[in-house]
Amino acid sequence: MSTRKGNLTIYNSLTGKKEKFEPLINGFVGLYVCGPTVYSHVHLGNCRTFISFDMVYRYLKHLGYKIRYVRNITDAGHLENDAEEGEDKIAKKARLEQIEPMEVVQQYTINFHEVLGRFNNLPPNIEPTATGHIIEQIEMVKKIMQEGLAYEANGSVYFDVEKYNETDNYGILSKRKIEDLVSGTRELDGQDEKKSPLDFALWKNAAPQHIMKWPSPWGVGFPGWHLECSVMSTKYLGEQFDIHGGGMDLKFPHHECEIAQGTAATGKKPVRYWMHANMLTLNGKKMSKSTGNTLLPEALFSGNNQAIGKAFHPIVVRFFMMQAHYTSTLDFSAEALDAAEKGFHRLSEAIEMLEDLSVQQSSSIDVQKLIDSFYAAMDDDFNTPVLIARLFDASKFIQNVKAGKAQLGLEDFKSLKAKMNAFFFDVLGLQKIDQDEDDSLGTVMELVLSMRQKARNNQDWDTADSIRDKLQEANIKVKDGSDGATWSKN
RNA sequence: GGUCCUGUGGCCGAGUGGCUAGGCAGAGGUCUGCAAAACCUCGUACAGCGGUUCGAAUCCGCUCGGGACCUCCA
Repeated sequence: MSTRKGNLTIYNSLTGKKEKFEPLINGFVGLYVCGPTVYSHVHLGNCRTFISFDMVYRYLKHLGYKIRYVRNITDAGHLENDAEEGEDKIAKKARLEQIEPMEVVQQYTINFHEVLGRFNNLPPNIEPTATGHIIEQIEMVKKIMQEGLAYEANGSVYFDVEKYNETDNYGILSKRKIEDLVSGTRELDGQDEKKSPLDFALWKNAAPQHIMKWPSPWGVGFPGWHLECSVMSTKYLGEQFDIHGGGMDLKFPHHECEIAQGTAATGKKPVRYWMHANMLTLNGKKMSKSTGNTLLPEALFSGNNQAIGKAFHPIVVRFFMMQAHYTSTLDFSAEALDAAEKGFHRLSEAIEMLEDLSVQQSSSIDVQKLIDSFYAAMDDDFNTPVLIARLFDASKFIQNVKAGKAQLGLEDFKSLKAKMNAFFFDVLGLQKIDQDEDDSLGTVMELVLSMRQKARNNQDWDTADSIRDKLQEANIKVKDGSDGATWSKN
């Protein structure tokens, strides 16, 4: 397995190129992904990002790397906007619902974990919170101030972007020029504290009515949004680490600011490979909480929604997402999900069929080459759609072996089974959707099908067909094969 | 307005100079008592116009359409 390491290439948003992946420390990977601000339910667009990086984590794991996967929970500091009166999102929600901020945090953190669990996401190794790292954040602010790249104004501390840009490059990630940014800035109220509209808050002074605030050398306040990620990634992964992921919409300003903060505080560029997952769209427009163009996972799983109007299993949704590359936008529609659902079941059946396939002396195709193609797809910047295409090729082969039209040797059988399972379950994170959890149904069906077989043996087609029709009405589909009938629930 | 991305057959979606994925839907066939499933065959698609090239969906230019970011968003 470890021999598979070393061929992976990753599209690095920082350089705009696909690069060979070489971790800082051989065999180990530090992975940081920007988590949610837990002030409301996660929607499907949010989920796509987390599912994409779950897949990245899973493949790195499969390749044999030891990974420390850190994904934060933002439970403070995320402002409604950057203006003077900008309110913390969590605090605002707490005020509106008249509950404690930490109740808001708790409620939506639980929801977040529950939803990702249904998508079969693996938990990260560390899931730190912003409020748990206030001291570290204050320390980093001090450090940046010592470097002369931040200044205090009325109890708030701002990052001095223009000064930083004199010796460094603010805009290196988002490919923006500072002059363009300045000219494009709109007039926001209460920005007179800042030297430049581009400057962003490291620490914000809290007005008396604020409920979430902490003491600091600059007075009572709360940390700026971008700071937590810099602090927590540095704390758990080091001043420089391998991969930082997040949604495309975080590229600017969030990630740009992270680079600036990290560089200012440590003198090192914090991240070696930046990865950005693209947006999930609904009706061709980005899913977004603020515009209301969203779909909640629950609504999709239950079918209780206007946008799609049909229930889909979370694993089918995951499969659907895996059929597109993580760097492409993906549009959600009932038709596309329907197609994915059918394809998923076909692939699923082939995986099941592989369990007890009869084996011959040798194989009629080059099985090793097929397996290599799985790796080639994933090594090419986690190209899951191509991987799935190759898995379908394999599924066709499996069907042919089953039908006696192709042969599979014992050794090939073992490795194909191992790799198909590894890619389907471990890498893509898919699961069998159990159709017969109730064991008694299985026993009953065995009985019914054997009775039907008797009727068929007697050429009593009326009885045989009526059994099949009745079962169909009960949503159980009977498929007659050469070696007996099988059934499945629709 | 600025910066950037994108436009692939009925639908979804890979592919970044020649070897022209895959899924769904559709047509024909094999198998089967019939049906379903499965398998086989079939679509010469790359927004438009021009250019570079022996050769372009793939590179360049223009036009048109869609989107993202520039303010919070995965």
